Amino acid sequence: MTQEKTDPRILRTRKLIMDSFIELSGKKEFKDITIKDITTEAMVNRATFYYHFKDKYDLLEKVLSEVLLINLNSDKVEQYELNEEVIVSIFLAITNFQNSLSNRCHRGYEDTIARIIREQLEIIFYKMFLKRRSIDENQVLKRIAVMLNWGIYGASVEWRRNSEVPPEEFIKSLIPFIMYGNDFEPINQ
Amino acid sequence: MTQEKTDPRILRTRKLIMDSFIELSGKKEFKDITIKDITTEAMVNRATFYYHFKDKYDLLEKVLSEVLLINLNSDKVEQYELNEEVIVSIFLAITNFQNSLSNRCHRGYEDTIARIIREQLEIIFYKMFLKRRSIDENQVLKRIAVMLNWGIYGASVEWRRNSEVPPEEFIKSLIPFIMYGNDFEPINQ
DNA sequence: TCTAAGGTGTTGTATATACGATAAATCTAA
DNA sequence: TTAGATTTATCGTATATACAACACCTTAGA
Repeated sequence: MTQEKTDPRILRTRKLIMDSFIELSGKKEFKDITIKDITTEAMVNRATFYYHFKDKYDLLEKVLSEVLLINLNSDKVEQYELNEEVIVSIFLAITNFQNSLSNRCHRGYEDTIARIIREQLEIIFYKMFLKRRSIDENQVLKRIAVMLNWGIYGASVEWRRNSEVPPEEFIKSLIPFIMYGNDFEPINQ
Repeated sequence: MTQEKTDPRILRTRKLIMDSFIELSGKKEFKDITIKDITTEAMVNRATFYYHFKDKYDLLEKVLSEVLLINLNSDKVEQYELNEEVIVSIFLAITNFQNSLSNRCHRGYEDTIARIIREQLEIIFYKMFLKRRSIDENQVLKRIAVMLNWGIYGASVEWRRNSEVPPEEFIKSLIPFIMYGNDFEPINQ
């Protein structure tokens, strides 16, 4: 849409910093990573870090958002309606994302991560709703998006707690409710 | 020695440009690579290229010098005397270097490449001579370094022309002459 | 308790890079 | 040959980054 192209130096530097952070996260606990560690790895001055990010937590948020968006393949998602296929792929993206994070020692920041995931989901759902619905329903659409993101995220928590079933199957069993509410017909297969 | 530390931005940008050039050299002929190609790949502005390099040929020279120096493991070489082991490793570096280049489609620039290799060898040999000899012999040492670099390079050309023997064996057969001149004793083994 | 060491966030200034404009050179097709 | 299109190389100006210095905070150890 309004694409005010940003200075390539900014894109390059942000990528350097974010990639370095992801790299370091694989080796150290989050709390043990210093700004100096990150900027050294990124071959960037320490002061430059603060030009782009408020602090370490700000960086964490942005990295998570970005990684999640990439997992969700956002370009394509924006074109889609909220149908069964899309819901499944979103659910898979979340579970994959959390699996990859759990290997990266972000222990102690689950709450932050959860919040960020839900925020992203809310944005995505809201955009999708706007595709099919009138802008007049704005307020209601927002609320539904909120409810849905909490619901989907909760489903992923439940799946992780008790994952005897592959995530595809897990989410598919919930789709009738998501699509048609309480008044659904049971699906066969 | 005098290490006037250079701006990290310069190091970073040069590396980006050089790496991109090497990358592109694997896909295209040298003559078909434009400055725009290089800078686009390097995510750097075209004008920035001219801040660091006079033109494409200047870049070629510097890339070749650098790659060769890395192949030669220059830090270590500088500490060494010019003994059999070092001569062998230098010869292997040259042949490896040329093999890697021939896969990279630098056809038509063999002469340039040859000249650069010889220049680098001359510098290395001269430094080594200075380790053992008096500075008074300066002029003579330079001449010997020149002769030696042409000789070694010529040997590598000969080896490539007729490589029925592994390069180690090839160069080892020449070492007696290099070390002791025409008046050498034949080596056994 | 004090002290030293190391991390955080901020600021002012110097410098490297981005960008658009330009003219000249080189190439291609008509 | 001419005309149009690329590519090259250079310039001035705006901006992002490097760097050193700073105050503040935490932590460890004497």
